[in-house]
Amino acid sequence: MSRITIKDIARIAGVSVSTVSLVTSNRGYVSDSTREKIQKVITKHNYYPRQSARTLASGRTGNIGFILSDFHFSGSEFFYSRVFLGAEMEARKRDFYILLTTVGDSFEPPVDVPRFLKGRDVDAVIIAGTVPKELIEYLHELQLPYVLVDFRHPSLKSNLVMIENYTGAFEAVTHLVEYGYKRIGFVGGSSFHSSIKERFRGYQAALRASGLEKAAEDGSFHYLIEEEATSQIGFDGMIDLLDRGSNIDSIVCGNDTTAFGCLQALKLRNKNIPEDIAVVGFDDIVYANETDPTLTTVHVPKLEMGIQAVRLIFDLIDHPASNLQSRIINTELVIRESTNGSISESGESS
Amino acid sequence: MSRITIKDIARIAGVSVSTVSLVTSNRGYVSDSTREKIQKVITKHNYYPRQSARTLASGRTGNIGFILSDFHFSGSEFFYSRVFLGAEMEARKRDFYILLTTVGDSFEPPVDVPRFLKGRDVDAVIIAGTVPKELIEYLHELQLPYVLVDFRHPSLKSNLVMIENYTGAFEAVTHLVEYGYKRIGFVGGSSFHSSIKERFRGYQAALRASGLEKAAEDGSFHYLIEEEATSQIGFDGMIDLLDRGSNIDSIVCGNDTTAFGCLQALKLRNKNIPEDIAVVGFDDIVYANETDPTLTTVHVPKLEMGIQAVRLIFDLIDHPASNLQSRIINTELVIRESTNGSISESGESS
DNA sequence: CTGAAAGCGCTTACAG
DNA sequence: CTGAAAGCGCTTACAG
Repeated sequence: MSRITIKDIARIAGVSVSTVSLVTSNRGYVSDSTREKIQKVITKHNYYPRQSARTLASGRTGNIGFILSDFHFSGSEFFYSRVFLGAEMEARKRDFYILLTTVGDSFEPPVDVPRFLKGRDVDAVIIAGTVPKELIEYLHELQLPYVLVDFRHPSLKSNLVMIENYTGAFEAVTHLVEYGYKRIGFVGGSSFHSSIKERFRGYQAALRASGLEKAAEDGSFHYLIEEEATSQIGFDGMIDLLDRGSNIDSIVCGNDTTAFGCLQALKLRNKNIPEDIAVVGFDDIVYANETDPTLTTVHVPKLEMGIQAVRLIFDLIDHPASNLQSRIINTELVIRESTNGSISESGESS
Repeated sequence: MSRITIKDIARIAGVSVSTVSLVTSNRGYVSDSTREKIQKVITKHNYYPRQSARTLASGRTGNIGFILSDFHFSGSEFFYSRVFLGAEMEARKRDFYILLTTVGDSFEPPVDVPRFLKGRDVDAVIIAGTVPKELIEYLHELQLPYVLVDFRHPSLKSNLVMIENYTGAFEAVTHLVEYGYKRIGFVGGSSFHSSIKERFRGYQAALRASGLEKAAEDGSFHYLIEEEATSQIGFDGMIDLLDRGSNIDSIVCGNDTTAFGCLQALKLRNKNIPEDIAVVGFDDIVYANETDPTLTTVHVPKLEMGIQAVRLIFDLIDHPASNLQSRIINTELVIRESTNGSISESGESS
């Protein structure tokens, strides 16, 4: 019982193979009556074209590559797996598959080249988060459409889907200022990641805008380290800031994971949150609403990032000559207990 | 600049296309000298066969489908995304791609059939976690090799990768008994999920084995609900058990997410953990080590589950006639603060 | 151990 | 608007 092919459909419908192809691929002109007749046969026999044959004949694969660093996938899965989910949902609308792969810290062709690039098994590539810049350069030279999500190469012009990191952090600080906090610190890991950098800049700008130059400029308010943004860093950073005597009354964190470490450190030191020290995260991953106290944070619509990345990819595929694009995803401050003691406790989960 | 093909390699190496194919696919007999000569040309020109051509010619796709419920992917991503990662790592070893897709709560062919099944774009399928049983039945009829991970169809015989749910829960209870707890409750959502059911059975068996029949049999010690295992369920269940006056001194939870809800409820009711009530989770997701107190739980090696699933798939592909297999993954109890007050607080993260 | 040739199931100019 | 035919880049019996 071999599977039904386009030939069978053509024979049964009494038309040529070419015409069936025109119908299944939804291109070219086919009379309504012919189209209908063919469509009926296709539905009846549950025909579905083989992707491999299409790819071989057309040169288009119908696949999008999705590259993530090992760390992001196994560590920060809470963030990027949702970006991936959004991408997957959007890709499905046009019958594209997403091929996921991870890359390590270093990138040396040809060994580290993702297999779907070697085999040219994708029409375009999405890169999410931090990756070695050599990989981006490699992609660039490949002439394959690609978009960077939540990351940028310092010198290369690329299609981008970015978060309003600057504005998000700005609003976080403004919120603290409105609540009367004045000695606002910053803890962040992985400051080589462009997003964290932007957040720090937004933080500084907001402080200056509020006349709090001291916190903005004084290094004793900041703990920045060139490592992945783990909760360990938040813990270490918080302890460090407390011990350095900058006497902060609140803290903005590079992301939620870092903020979790801050919460732990504050509990260890018997600080009340938010009375002694208020805490703000960034990302709004699921667990931000499960900590004790729950975490005020900057919400990032992760699904939307994946969706926009795929839409941008489709744009590039459909219009190869189009200009570079940047799509900026808005953030939204979510106020919870870690900055607002008056929010009543509840068992609600997201 | 069109890409290099097998023909080019053959021409340059001075051999036939067939021989090159024998080398790239690593099958059949080729003399060492010929093989070496061809390999050199391949390396020099960075040749990599096109998957689509291979698939079309051979009938093998080199892809494995991975099906996950929408809920599991977007909600319990902490668990199954690691299973996926393990599968991806293992698949890569044999140059297979994994095509991920999600399915909803209901399954009605042909609309809900994953596209990679319609298009026969996969050689085998992994199903992780709960899915509609109609989907499993559909796969069964398709004659496509498949393995179920952490789930089973009530009546269908399938290849399985399962967790030691029963034993894991048994050990969790035994641990509590050893620490002197006697009135041990159970909170679990989604008891239609076979894993949670097994855990409950292991819990009951351990109680009986310890002479604690009362807790095992008495419904006032249990909160079981036919819903997805969210933290909300843990919260509601804990409150319910406290109010029902079964006077429990400890609780075993269907999974970690549920346990997080229990922790919240206990805090709301000003119970000390573990002095008043000890809490044990199941799964050991990353955040089990970030809660306050950190969560004692049954560690499940998630990467290993994905790896074993793919190895089982390869077995099925290589030996189509092989018998059904079940691979059982061992668990390990991880003792943290929620059952052991003496563990010192620290900022360590996993 | 190696080569010639058919064939996998589509798409795509090109005619008509 | 529709059809005949070439061709995409491999694998696979089949000979030798």
